[in-house]
Amino acid sequence: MTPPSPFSPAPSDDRLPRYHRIRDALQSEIAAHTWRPGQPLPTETELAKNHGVSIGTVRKAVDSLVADGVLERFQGKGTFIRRPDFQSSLFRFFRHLSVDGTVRIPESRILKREETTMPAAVATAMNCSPGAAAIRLLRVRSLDGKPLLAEDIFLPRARFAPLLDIDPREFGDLLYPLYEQYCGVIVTSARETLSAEAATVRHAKLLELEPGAPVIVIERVALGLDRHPLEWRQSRGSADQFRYHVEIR
Amino acid sequence: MTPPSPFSPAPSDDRLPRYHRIRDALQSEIAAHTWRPGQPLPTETELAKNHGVSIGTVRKAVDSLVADGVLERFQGKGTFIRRPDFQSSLFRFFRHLSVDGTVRIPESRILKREETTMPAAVATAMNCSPGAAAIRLLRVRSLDGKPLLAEDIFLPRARFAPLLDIDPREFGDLLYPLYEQYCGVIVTSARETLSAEAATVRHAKLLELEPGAPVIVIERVALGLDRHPLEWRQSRGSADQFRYHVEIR
DNA sequence: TAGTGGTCTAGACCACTCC
DNA sequence: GAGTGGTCTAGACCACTAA
Repeated sequence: MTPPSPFSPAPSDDRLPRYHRIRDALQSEIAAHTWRPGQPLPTETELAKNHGVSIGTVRKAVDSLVADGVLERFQGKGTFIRRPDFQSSLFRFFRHLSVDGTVRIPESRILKREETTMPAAVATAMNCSPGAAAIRLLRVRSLDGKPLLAEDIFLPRARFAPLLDIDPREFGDLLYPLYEQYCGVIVTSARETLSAEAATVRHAKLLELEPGAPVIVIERVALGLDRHPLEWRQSRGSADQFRYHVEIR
Repeated sequence: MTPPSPFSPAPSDDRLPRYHRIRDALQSEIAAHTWRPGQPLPTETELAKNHGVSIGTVRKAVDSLVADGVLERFQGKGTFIRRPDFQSSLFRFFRHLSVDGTVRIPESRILKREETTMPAAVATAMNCSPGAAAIRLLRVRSLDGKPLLAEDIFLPRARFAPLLDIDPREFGDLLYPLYEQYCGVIVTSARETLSAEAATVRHAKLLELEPGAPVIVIERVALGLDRHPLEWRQSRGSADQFRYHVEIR
């Protein structure tokens, strides 16, 4: 079995509509970093010429990428790769972290990085085979020295191997920019399931709580552009002061 | 101040692009129940003729309504009003209610219906003036006789006055279909904020828990087609067995 | 076979940005 | 003023549905 590479151009079926094939083509160019964020894509007229279609067809392709949050258009300026802002998208759920309303990114400390295999439950959630090679990260995120979240993260080894070559102390406070930079992997959406439990001794220690104190568990499967699972993550934090905000539909 | 009627045609600014004005026009016709769910809208060619635009412009208007889940298109058949399925959209968050994975709608019992005014906190969330006329509902939702959720609901009186004429015992188990039927109001999206607290004596009694037991609080602002707040709701349930699932982005 | 939506063209003019 | 995306036209042909 060949491991899927994020850089291999999508084979884009010829039977697909043209605008769809153009979308796929643009998407692989984006994944290959043909255009850097901040630089504009070729103009729509140019793209139309390059792909041998009319401008309306190119617009439809770009429309769908804009709808998915991959591109941004500005009238009179151009079309740009969207800098995913982790503040507003996946991150705003932790607004509770800031009492004054400002968004603060908690410091991150990797406690452990190991090569292991996918546990059955994780494999099911990620739609991969149980026992597949995996990278596991354990980390604690804190604000002003106070631990807020204890996280247990599983990544498929095939896609995330480059992470094994970096010192975990240099991972920084956010993982998704790291994934993008070193593994060419972009997280665009996620599924989350919240539940509550009493803190185990281990988690109580990590979070500096009493064992048995109420804890919120957030289980997240992060998805890429193609809606395929990239990361499985379980975060635990004190139920006290907990706030989780979400827009539906 | 004239109370906004859900049936008054939107004034649709002339400076707006045509496809946007057509979208607005279609939307008010839908709100006025011009077409019943299950019956097709006029064909795109017809709509184009009616509005004096080309077919591409009509398509753009319909596109956006389809994207918002208001319409459904079927090639070769036509375009239809989408029957909102409360099971899958706003309701799936309560999947935890079903142990076996099947979706079950809890029974609903209205404990109280009163005419009151919007408390300051609710008014802020709903973007209306504090002290505005309101209808308040208190209800308990249970499964197999066991209380699961205690709910406190505020509705703007202007839009929901028809509810005052119905016996609360005949409200049924779901409110959103009721809103649609009696008030011509369609809930299409929502904002939710989750938090945790210890059960008060009152809530403990309603939920048959010990006072002080951990409770999850879900605060929801439900929005209509035009993204304006329609309903404010606070639901409380035992943190035990709690599961909340959501897709992000 | 007739009618529907799905895709696509090859332009046009407008609104906006930047120089 | 030159160049960008935003809107719009007036058609065309294709894929699918239903009688």
